[in-house]
Amino acid sequence: MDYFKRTKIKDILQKDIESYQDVKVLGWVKTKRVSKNIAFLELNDGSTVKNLQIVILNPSDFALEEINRGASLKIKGYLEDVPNREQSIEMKAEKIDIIGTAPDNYILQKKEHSFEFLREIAHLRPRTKTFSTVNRFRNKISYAIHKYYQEKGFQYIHSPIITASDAEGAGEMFKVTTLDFENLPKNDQGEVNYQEDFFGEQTGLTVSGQLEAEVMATALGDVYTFGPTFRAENSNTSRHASEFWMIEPEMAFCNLEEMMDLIEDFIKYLFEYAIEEAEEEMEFFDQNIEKGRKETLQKIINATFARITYTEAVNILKKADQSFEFPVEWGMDLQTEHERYLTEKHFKKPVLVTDYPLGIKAFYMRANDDNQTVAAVDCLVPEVGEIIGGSQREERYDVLKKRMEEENMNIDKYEWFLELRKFGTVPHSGFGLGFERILMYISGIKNIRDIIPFPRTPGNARF
RNA sequence: GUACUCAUAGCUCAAUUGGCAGAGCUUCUGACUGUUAAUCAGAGGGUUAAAGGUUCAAAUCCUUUUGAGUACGCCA
Repeated sequence: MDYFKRTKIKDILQKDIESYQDVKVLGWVKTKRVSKNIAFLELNDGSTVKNLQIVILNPSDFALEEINRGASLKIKGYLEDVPNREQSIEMKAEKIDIIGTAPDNYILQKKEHSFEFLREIAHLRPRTKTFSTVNRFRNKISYAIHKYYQEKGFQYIHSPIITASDAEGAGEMFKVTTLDFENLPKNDQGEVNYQEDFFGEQTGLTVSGQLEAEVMATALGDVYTFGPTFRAENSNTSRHASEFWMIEPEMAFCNLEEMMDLIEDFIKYLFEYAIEEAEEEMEFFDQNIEKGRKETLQKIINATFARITYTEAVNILKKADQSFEFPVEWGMDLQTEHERYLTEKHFKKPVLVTDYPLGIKAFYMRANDDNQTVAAVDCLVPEVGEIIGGSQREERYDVLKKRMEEENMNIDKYEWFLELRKFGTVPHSGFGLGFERILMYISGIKNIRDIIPFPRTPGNARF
């Protein structure tokens, strides 16, 4: 079989090969340079951003006019070291099979395209250098996430995609239903009767796997989820997507302070992994996306994250020698401009802000002794903003129930969640890390639509 | 959802502010070359996003629609 006998271009370029003779490669043509007595092709197979140069010493023997940029080829030949050229190894072609031709209206040109244009051709953009690099990078960091938690003894759990519980405060849900919109069943009050729906109640796509992660943490100890998350918010920003991937660790017997140590360690681990294990990708980002990205990451690895309370943050902002569009008052949520000031101007590094006012945070966050604040933490980073939101959870049955009643929640629906606090309750903590946001931060890519292969944003679900 | 900005050749952009729609790249043809975003010469390519209005004259001004970008809100 050709598939298993071919050699990956990455291995060839690293000279990780058994023989220089009878080598077979499969890939796509990036450029073609033809003259009477010699021709060159550059072939890419997705294993690396680099191309393999194919040398054709007798161009008239090959149907080169049919081989255009974008065509897929199978090439047999032998390899040769070429010490004094741009590439150190290249392939002399002996046999070329055209698997698929590419007409001359192939839209990807041999030049730079704008990110906005490439978003409109999401089916072809993975073939560009930037996006193939982004996707290889995404793969490597996904692996790093599993590696980190597995090595720490966390268990990977699968929280449901379809859920009846709205993790309050996390955002609007997409509805999941099999009801006939043209003929909705109504109850006596004239409202839609969800009892007749598929699940017998109103359901939606998950906005967070946290509640289920808490269930699993109270059985398995340390767990994490890593999966898609959906928010139906009409958000139009460079850092929001309607479908994104989130990592949610949940740890039994863990308090806020201990979790913050994990957050800092985890983020630094990912940075180090990127620099060491995704060398090619980081080099590409450093050269083509943001100069100095690697150095910035290295500085953060060596730095200690700032840790302040919300109250301290408010005091810093009040003393700031800068005017803000929105006022800073204790009890109000921090605005993006405030967060940016803290992380970009004041500390110039990631900041962990804790102990937010009770009134602006979700019901499940543990109330502090002052009864004014909760044991919450947000991790802010320059440029991207909030990449982590987490908290120690309220483990006291009565306190949680009272809080839920105050928020007019349907206690019956969350009885199972409350029962975790009834039987062998433990202090526990967890957080959510936006996968795309950490990828953006490490790579320097400025728009979330360019770090996920098929972005879903309001008005856009093509491809 | 709100505010602002933008939409001109396949792509990236000009058009001296209301006065003959143009360049580079891509593509095609030819020449030449161990080339490497090859090079050189030539050719092709347009309902200026759509609809309407003002004007002797609109890519340019006005209205509406559509799409995009940025900022904000919501959050990860």
